[in-house]
Amino acid sequence: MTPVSLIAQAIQRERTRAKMSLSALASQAGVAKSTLSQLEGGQGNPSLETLWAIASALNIPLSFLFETPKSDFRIIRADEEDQLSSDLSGLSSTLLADCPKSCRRDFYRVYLKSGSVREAAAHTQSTVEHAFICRGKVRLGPEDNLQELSEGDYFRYPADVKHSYEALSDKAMLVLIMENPG
Amino acid sequence: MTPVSLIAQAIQRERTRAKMSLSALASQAGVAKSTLSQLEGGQGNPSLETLWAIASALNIPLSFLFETPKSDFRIIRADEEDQLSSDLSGLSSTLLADCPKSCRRDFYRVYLKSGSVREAAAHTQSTVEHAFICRGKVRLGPEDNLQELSEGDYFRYPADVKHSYEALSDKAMLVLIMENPG
DNA sequence: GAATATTGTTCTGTATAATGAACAATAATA
DNA sequence: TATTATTGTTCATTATACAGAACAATATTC
Repeated sequence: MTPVSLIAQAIQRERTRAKMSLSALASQAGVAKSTLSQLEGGQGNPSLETLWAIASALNIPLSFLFETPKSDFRIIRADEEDQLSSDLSGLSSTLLADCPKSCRRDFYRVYLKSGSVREAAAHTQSTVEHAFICRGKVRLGPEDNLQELSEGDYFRYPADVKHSYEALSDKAMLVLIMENPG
Repeated sequence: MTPVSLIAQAIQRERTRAKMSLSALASQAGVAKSTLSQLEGGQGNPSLETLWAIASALNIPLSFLFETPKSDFRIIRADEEDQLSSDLSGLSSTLLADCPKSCRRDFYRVYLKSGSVREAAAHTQSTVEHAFICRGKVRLGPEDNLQELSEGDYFRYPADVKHSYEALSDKAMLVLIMENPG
């Protein structure tokens, strides 16, 4: 999948979502219709300013044009994390994971529906995923270590192998943290 | 702040993080040194393929180059439209927060019972907390910006001032991420 | 010490992205 | 119906991002 075709899909998706015509978006963004047309056609190689103008006209951050559901998983081996808990009046909290010195952790809210298995391909070295189940039952993890998890469960696993997500209940909601070490 | 200067900073930041020289990155990415040099100097207007090549050589997703200085406050409601949804697979996910350059992020699972307000003193300078509500209703945040949140809601707020947590329902469960700048 | 890489910068030719007009095709007027 | 916008596409020309070489300024080697 070439980056240009990804952008092409993204722009078209966001434009239709915003219910704008190609011409309208072009004039709003201040770029030529032809430019936008070719772009959505998957041709060319847009410049940063062009992309910026389009994203601004769509009223979305530029990064939205680069987020594809499937390509965002990365991998490493995870070490065990210390687990501490503190008990307080009316509040009890458990440390799920403390952060290694310089790593990137992006948060996702994920909804799953039963009946389908979501496969995620392996990504680069040094990525770990953290999953926290908020609602429902879920089976997830790397192929060789699938775990069944219930509400409140926390699971941390290396993602340098293919892994998958599957809802075991009707609907499931979880927080997924993707971690890339520095 | 022009998009080019933002990219300039981002590339330079990521390159030093990866401990690569400008020349090394250029050859690794397959772009001319001059191109990269001008880019980091804040001049020019890079094309998508150029950015893609650089991001690949740095082994990071493209969106990392577009981290815009964001405000500390952000709420994403549970019913807001998913941006990264892929309807086919029965999975839909929403990016709640991407990670700034080098910060520490620790995860806590928190249970709250109604009837008590948990006051938290100010943390160290520029600490930010992310709260994701898994179950129940909660009122939380800094004194001057308390928010009522329901299941699936996400709230980010500065925690270097006094802040509090209170369950509005019988029981509440949430994921709390404490973020300390590197 | 001299010799040799390697650093990042500043040039010029060339490839190409962006433009704007002309275009056919559909939708919206009267 | 004819008329008038508006749709998205395909060409020209122009502007410019890219590559590559030459460059000075450090590092690194012998």
